[in-house]
Amino acid sequence: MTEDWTTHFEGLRDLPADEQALLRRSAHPMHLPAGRTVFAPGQEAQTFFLLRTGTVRVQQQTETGREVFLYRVHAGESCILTTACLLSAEAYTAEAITETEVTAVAIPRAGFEAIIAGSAAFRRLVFHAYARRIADLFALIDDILSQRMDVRLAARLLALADDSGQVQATHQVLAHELGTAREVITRTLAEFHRRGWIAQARGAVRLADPEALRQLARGGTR
Amino acid sequence: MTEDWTTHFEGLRDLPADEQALLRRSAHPMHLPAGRTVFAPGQEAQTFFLLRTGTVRVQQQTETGREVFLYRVHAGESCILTTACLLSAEAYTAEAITETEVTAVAIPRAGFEAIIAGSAAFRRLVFHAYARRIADLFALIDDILSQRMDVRLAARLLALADDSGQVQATHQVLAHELGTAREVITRTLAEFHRRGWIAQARGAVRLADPEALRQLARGGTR
DNA sequence: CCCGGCTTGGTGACATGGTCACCGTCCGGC
DNA sequence: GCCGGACGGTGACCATGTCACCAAGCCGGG
Repeated sequence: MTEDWTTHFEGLRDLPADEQALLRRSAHPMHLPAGRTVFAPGQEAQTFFLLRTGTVRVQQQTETGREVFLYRVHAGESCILTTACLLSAEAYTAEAITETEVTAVAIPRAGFEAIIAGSAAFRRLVFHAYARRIADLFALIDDILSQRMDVRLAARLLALADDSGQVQATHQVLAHELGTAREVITRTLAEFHRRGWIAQARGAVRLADPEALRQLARGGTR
Repeated sequence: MTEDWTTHFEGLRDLPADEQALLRRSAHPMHLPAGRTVFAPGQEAQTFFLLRTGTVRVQQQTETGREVFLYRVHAGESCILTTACLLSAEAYTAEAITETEVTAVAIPRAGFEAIIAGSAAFRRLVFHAYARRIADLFALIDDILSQRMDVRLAARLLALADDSGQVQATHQVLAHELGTAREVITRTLAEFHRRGWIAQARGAVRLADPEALRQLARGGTR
């Protein structure tokens, strides 16, 4: 249980021994099943997470009841919204849900504050993720405003595909990820199919010509 | 020059005296004319800013040459992108331009790191702004995806209007702020005019019926 | 004062995307 | 085998973005 997990995270490996020890004292391992709510709007952040395996989806509940997909936290990453809320003592404005089984390292608020205060290297690690995610959000806004839907869908299919070129997702899920409507996904996938780029099955898409999709995704300026 | 500017910022007033002193040692006042570039993509962040007067526009240059307006920094605020870049030692991905004459307090990197490390209250101050801005970005994405343009334009006109209900901005500028095309602004303003909500002049809009605009902006769900 | 060029705003035609309404099909549970 | 819900397909229509122009105001030079 108190194994040396710090070596699993790039950037933590290089910390001075005393800071690693500080981390290990505060942290404890965590395990969540798929589909579990990690945090919800209105809650106060109590714990900092570093994801070891699995993925977590972060989305915004709008006033109108819509859900807007914001980003996905992968293994090795932390959630910037948690960082922001922990450090500002504000409540969450979005919700996070585990997409798969998840293992993580949890650091309670007090320990997190202590490490942030004490370790310049840890600060850099956390805020490096922070800066990257903000750049991602900027890129997302840019994407939404200036890319055609077929380009965005092609890119997303490539990102979601497993090794064998399979994407396990319904049209509804893809629509949600891109912030659009199911009908638009259906139409666009139909067009991809007509061109022989994909094969469709219920709840899944097989990429028949990933190169063509890549080219669309790359060349895609409006 | 070394006046006690810390009392000008809410949240700094309540710092312990020694932390205020630390701040005053590191910081120095700054003055910029309108239209000056504060930072540009690719630059490394060297200085932290707290804005005292004026406004700064932050926008993203896309690969396609488009400019996407992201947010505006007002008096009393800091720029989260600067915070992120300072703490992560990464280069800026966006650019910032003064919209008006600007006075600010500048804290060089080393001093900023020291204060972040030493003062929990200062951390809270900085990251409070941080969390709020992230929530703003989330709200912006939500807005782009699910609000009609007339609703968004009404809200923006109200936000940009001065005390006498005047908005000094060309259609092009409004379009840029909302990430849309000038023609769309022209059409929407024409509709507002037809309804008697605004009066138009070259380079300016006068809000004739702010209440109607407010109602549209408030009631605005698609 | 007039000219010419630039900025600003107006407009129609068309492509894309979002919404709505409705249907058929598939799948799992009973 | 039946049924209800999830999934996918489709046409009509509206909102928005893009393109191609044009007209009117503004401004500086001559």
